[in-house]
Amino acid sequence: MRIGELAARAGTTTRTLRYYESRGLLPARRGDNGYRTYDEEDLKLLRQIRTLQDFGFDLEETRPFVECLRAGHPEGDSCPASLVVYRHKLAELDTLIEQLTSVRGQVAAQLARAEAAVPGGPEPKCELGGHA
Amino acid sequence: MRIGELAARAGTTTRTLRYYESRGLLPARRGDNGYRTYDEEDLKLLRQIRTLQDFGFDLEETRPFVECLRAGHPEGDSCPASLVVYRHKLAELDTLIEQLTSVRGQVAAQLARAEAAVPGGPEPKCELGGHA
DNA sequence: CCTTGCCTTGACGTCCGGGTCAAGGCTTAC
DNA sequence: GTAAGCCTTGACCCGGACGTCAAGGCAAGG
Repeated sequence: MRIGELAARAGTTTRTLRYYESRGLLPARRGDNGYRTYDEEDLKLLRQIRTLQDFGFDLEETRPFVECLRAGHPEGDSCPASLVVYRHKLAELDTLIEQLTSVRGQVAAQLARAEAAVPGGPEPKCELGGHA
Repeated sequence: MRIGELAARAGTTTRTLRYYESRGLLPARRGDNGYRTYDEEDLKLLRQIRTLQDFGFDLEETRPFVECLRAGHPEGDSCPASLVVYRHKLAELDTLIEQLTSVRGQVAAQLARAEAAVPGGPEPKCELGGHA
């Protein structure tokens, strides 16, 4: 399988695959003509990367999962190093969600306070002051 | 007041102030020597920007607040345009928090599943299989 | 006068995950 | 043979909010 086919089958682009290779994440064998050659295993690795990326993992954070699969384990998270990343990500998410929730509350409070002063409220039912 | 002092009093850097000026957000008057000159009002505007930035607002999103203050209003959010930004930010935060919470759940589920297979669990009390 | 420290502009670097050419080689089908 | 469609590398572009020089002007103190 060449780069275009792999990209298509994984729903990504050739540029992305070359980028992964440049990061040492998904190296490719080369054919006699210099073309990159991939197999089904690479597709599996790539899908693992993409899944984690969709979850918001950094590229670097997907590395343990890929190496785990490459080491012959059935799943990318069959290795302790992957679990460490999972836990780290969970903690990161918790912190982030907490912060965002806090900010959300503060912004909501500011909005409520400001709306009391400026009648340009949520809905244009401005028939309290002027009757026309 | 010159740029260094303003930066120090607002807890930011001169580079940041020049950047804001380049964006047209916080223009400065100039003294005879070409030095930027600021007053207490600018400090107020700057603090407004910084507060919103800390909340995660884009620079552009702070513009209505700054213009509101510059128009003579007591607060940066005393204008309808600012309220629009508040509401937009709230919606954005809600969406984001929702997504992150969903991801958090999925990651937690993956972790739980993987931990069942790999005994390298949260704490090293591995005295279930081997007794030594 | 000299040093130190603040100021000026301009320009390039950073981080991240790629997108978008450009110029040329290979392959495949007709 | 030739055109289309794949592949190669290299190099620059994106956004956001600045950081980090570089090279030089200006001000204040001794």
